Amino acid sequence: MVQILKKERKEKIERAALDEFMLKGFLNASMRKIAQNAQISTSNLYNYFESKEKLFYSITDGVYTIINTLVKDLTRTEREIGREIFFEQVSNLIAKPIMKLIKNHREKFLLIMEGSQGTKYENYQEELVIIIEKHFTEHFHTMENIETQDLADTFIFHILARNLLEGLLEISRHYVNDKWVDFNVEALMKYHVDGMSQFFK
Amino acid sequence: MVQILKKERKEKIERAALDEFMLKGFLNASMRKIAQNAQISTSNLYNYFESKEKLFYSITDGVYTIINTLVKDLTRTEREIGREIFFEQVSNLIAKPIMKLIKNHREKFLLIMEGSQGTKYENYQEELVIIIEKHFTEHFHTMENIETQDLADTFIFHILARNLLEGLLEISRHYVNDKWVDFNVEALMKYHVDGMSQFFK
Amino acid sequence: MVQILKKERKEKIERAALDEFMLKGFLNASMRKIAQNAQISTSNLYNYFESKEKLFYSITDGVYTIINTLVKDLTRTEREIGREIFFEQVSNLIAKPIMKLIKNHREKFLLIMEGSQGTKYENYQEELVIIIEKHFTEHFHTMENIETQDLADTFIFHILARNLLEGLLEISRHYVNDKWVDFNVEALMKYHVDGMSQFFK
Amino acid sequence: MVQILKKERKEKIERAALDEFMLKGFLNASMRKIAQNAQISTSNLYNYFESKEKLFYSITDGVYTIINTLVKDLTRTEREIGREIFFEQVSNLIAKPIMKLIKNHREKFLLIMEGSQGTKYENYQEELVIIIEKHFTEHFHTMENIETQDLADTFIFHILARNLLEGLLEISRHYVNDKWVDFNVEALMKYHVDGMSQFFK
DNA sequence: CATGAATGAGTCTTCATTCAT
DNA sequence: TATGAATGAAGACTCATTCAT
Repeated sequence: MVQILKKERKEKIERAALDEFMLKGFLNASMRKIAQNAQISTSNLYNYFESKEKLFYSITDGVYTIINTLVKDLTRTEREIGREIFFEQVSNLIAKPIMKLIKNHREKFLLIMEGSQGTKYENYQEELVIIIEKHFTEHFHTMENIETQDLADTFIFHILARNLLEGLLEISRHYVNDKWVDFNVEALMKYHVDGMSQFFK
Repeated sequence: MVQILKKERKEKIERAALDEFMLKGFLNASMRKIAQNAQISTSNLYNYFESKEKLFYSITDGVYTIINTLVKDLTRTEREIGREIFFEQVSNLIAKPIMKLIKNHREKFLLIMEGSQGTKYENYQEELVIIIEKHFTEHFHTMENIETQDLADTFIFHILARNLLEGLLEISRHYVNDKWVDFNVEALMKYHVDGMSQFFK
Repeated sequence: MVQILKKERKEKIERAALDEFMLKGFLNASMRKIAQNAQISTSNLYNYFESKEKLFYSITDGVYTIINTLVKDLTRTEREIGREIFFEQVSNLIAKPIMKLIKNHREKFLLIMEGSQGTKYENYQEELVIIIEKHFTEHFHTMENIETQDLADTFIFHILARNLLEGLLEISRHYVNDKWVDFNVEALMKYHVDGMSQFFK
Repeated sequence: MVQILKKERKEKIERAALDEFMLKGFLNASMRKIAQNAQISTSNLYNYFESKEKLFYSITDGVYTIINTLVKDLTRTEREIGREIFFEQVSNLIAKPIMKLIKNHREKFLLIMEGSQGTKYENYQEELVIIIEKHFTEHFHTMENIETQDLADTFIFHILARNLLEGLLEISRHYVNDKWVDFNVEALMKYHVDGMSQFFK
């Protein structure tokens, strides 16, 4: 009974914190306001979370792990699938986990990506872009295409990587419903996959 | 003592302010730190700029006007050029002014787009995205293509509009040299122009 | 350590605040000095009262309500009593509540009247003067006396209204003891009642 | 030429200062705003007046002297005129100089009386009240009237003294024209002279 | 005479955090 | 577990005044 109450309260705090963090970002979020919205005293808040940072990580770490795992899975997947089947399998093997992430965790995904200034995640967006970029360039390095080899050193892949991520964030920001997410993630990925395929005559 | 000329000192302040604003954003920028970095007392700072807001606008207003003019010019240009020649003229009429903006004012451009929360520019990025999106959809509405008509109402154009802008921001963020800017802006615009042309069989 | 009870400390703050407000007026009162005089840190002061204004109103609102009620009661009373008995009943029905106000709340009465510049009470003194003036002129309008009718439009009633209020403030300022208050309020009111009766030959 | 310019500028400063002091009082008046309203730099203001206090006294000292002289004259006058002719001569010997003061110097008179907190005049209003009170009581001490002797120790004379002064201030505050001043000062003084005469059966 | 530059002390207020109860 | 009390540091900004030019 008491245990359950505690758990509920903790969740209430986390809900209030998520709202505040998303509204103001980590740096401008106020512990006082979080406590108020969770209907507890500010000092009691510190019985549940020992600092603003810990509270932030308590909220975001789970989704951070999910994203991280997803990225690693994609990397592994990509290595396993050969070049020929790439375009066909993209949808199933890559797009689906991303859709799932957005459908289930879009708020925290956005928070990590956009509201984490002042935390250890503040550069994570850029890191992800670089990882994605690496996928692009590595993939093109496997091609025997001169033009592609040149392109591989080009900043355009960095931009496209950011575009892909930014597109996913934009979908998360304007979430309508699950079906809408599926449609737009697919459209976005198809756009970039097709777009990049033009680099091969 | 050593009376530093007013103009030099004012520029020193603006330099320190630009650095601080870019690092922390308008809201989290500290007048105290700006003063410290400009090596003057906080109260003296207020002899040069009467408030944090005025200081911010003093730095950004010029570039804001440039961007605004550029956007209006592009809109007018687009109306004047016919559909057929559109793709060919994109480079000269649209890409060039953008390159110039980035080459000359990338820092302030980024500041207006990314660090302006709390100022009158805080929604400007979104406004620009919507303007660009409108260009895309209007353009496609002039086509007699059923598939396109359907797409015109789709969120994908919103994403692509944001991608275009975000790509320009990314180029600004990672500025290498002027030639590099020219190359990448052109590549980015070509990518999206070609990419969208696929929507017409 | 020695944990002083909340109520005692709050009262200590209010005492310090009342002193400071009376000495300097709302506008020039310093939260820092109030905190110092209450022997707490300035920031702790804000745990008890969320702003200078709130602190001021916490001190004055009660007495403001008392004054307001008193004024309304007097207005009602005056309408009920007829003209002939007016002068005789003044003492009991009007003077007594005023004496009570001064005996119990002279400091806050003075603060509202004299030290409230910058608060919502800053015009209250003038409002009261006008209310009193209206009582005077209305009363004289009920008389069938030509000379009086002329006087009713005269500024002298405004002065006398202010004099009455100012007399009460002076009694409050120089408070000696309760009996002294009774004596002087009565003398003051008698003086003005008799004085004004001379306007009727 | 230069001399004339200087004089004009000094007068312009004093005009701006009077406005600011009357609006905000000495303590809250801003040297910066005075300089702005006088259209000179703040630092140049200090070439004309070496401090806020000196500026205040430069404006008020003249009128302070006038008031002081007036009070001394009245005291002398009162001693010279006998008891019997007192009431008749009040108008000519006492009221007239007061009217003149209000007609010529009402603003500075009000400033000294009401806006001088923080200066050496901050208690002058109370001092004047006490002087006037003394006149009243001394006058009544010359009477051979038992009841009066008792009254002489009473606070009512203090109140009436303040009422008289406050009435003059109220006339100054609401100044309409010179004739209006004459009428109301006379009415006010008559009211109190008559009123006090009632203390002698 | 005129002024821009400079400053230290002050204004109210918010902050994340700690601690005794 | 819960909370009122406490604080030092920091936030933007204003102030009267001084000084070099």
